[in-house]
Amino acid sequence: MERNDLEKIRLEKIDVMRAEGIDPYPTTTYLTHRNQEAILAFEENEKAGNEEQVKATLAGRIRAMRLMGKIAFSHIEDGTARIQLFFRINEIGEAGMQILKDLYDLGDYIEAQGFLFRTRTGEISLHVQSFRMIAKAVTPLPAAKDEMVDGQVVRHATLNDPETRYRQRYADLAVNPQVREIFRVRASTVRAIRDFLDQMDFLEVETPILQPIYGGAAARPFVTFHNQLKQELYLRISFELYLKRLIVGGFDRVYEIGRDFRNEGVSYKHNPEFTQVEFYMAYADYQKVMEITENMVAYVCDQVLGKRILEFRGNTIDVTPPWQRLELRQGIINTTGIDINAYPTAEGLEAAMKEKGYPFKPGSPRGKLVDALIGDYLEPTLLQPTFLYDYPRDISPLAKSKPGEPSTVERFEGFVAGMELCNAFSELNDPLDQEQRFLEMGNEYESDDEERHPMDEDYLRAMSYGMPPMGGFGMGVDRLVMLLTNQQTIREVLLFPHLRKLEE
RNA sequence: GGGCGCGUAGCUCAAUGGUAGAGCAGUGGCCUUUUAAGCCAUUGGUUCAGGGUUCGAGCCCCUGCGCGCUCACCA
Repeated sequence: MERNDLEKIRLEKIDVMRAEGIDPYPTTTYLTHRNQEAILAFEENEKAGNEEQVKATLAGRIRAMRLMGKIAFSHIEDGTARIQLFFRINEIGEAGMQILKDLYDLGDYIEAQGFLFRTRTGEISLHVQSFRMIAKAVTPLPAAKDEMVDGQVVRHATLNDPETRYRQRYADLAVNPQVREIFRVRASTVRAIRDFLDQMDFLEVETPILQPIYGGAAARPFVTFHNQLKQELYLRISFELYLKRLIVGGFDRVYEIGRDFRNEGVSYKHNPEFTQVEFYMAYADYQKVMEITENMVAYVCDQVLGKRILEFRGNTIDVTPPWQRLELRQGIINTTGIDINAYPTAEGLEAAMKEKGYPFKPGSPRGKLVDALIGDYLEPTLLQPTFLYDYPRDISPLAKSKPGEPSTVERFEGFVAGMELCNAFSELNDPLDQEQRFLEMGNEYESDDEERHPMDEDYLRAMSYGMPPMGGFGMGVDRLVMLLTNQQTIREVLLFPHLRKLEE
């Protein structure tokens, strides 16, 4: 591969090392402590008043180097902490000092053996007695100078260009500790969701990602092909239909945390693949699921942040239950003045929207028009956690109708900070009604072939065996992590967000 | 897919159409013992790519590529 001048200098250093019999990439590291452990061990020893020094062999990446003639200071960093190394010619010798000067660069991994002490400025450091290269870096990290001021890392320039940060996430993570922190929060979030559901006796399961029939949402799928079976397969757009089959099978409470794939546009809140948690709970309805939802999000905040107040886009958001409950119809009346119940047909609603000057796509099904009113006018106003409930039947083919209101279903969506976070309903368990819904959806979206909800005969068969009443729930984990970390785009909470391929 | 903006040294950024610069990083030197964002010197460029206008283009025009914002799309 092509190397720039900085890299060529380092490659020459590798040649020198090999010529001198030094392996720049040895296999074994003999560290006795991770950096954080060493710092704690020193502090404990100091507190106990022991005369005896704490000996340690540490390892990490060189993030700063200050050569001062006969002494030198360096900061190294491992996954736990940054610690200072102190080199003195008395211990490492003139040859050692020369090697340090000639062969070591920022970004290299070093192993250093010595004893812990405090410098005159009070910083816990390792007084190095011997050291060696454990991995030479050829490419310099994309960061300029670092220093410690009052225990804080101060960086004078760092990798900032979003394209480079996403394409070379490894470099981004290596130089931007706040980016690493986002993904620690992400891991804690997933763990907290799992803990919460496990504590409620939900069973975690895994269902197919490659599916012969996709379903459970209205989205365009990715299509792939199994060569040996000579069969088209779809990457799942939701877990829903498989998880509900498991309820039929006798697992009363199931959940899955995994990846969904939707072949649609990208935006600050959409990525072609995203992480979803779905759960299904027999003998529960959507009211019960609302309670579980608000408790779950509050639990996650407690576990991950230790508080229930979030800052997001300058808004202060309190996720403490109970969340506001707002009937969808009323919410739309409040923000647009249109009572959707007064317009049972698409044509009627379209006329009403036209009269009020709201934009719409002519010829849309009624549900799409309602969706447009929600997305454009209602959703942005829902800053504090809000459950919007009771949706039109025709955009909810898997949800159960409200008793006595055939055109409305028991469905809610949770909104936080003006962003849709989750979607849930009392699940439709009447196989005859379900078959009818599939047929209606087929007709409704006939013009829009790719987004049509395909008939799933096997799912209907499962339901025909008898499906208990249940509540179901789905939440975008990426969006929750955005909220918890105050990130404005989904790309910041994805380790490797999708970018267009570069021409080579 | 549309609109707007951006793309200059390893990183962060400058540069009226008139010799492409700075800071940091790098390289060389100074520095005899607890800090340094140190001091002195110095290297480094296909200005995203390809065309065009012009005596002369990083800058103006066209095309392409990539990224960002935004609209569309999006349960």
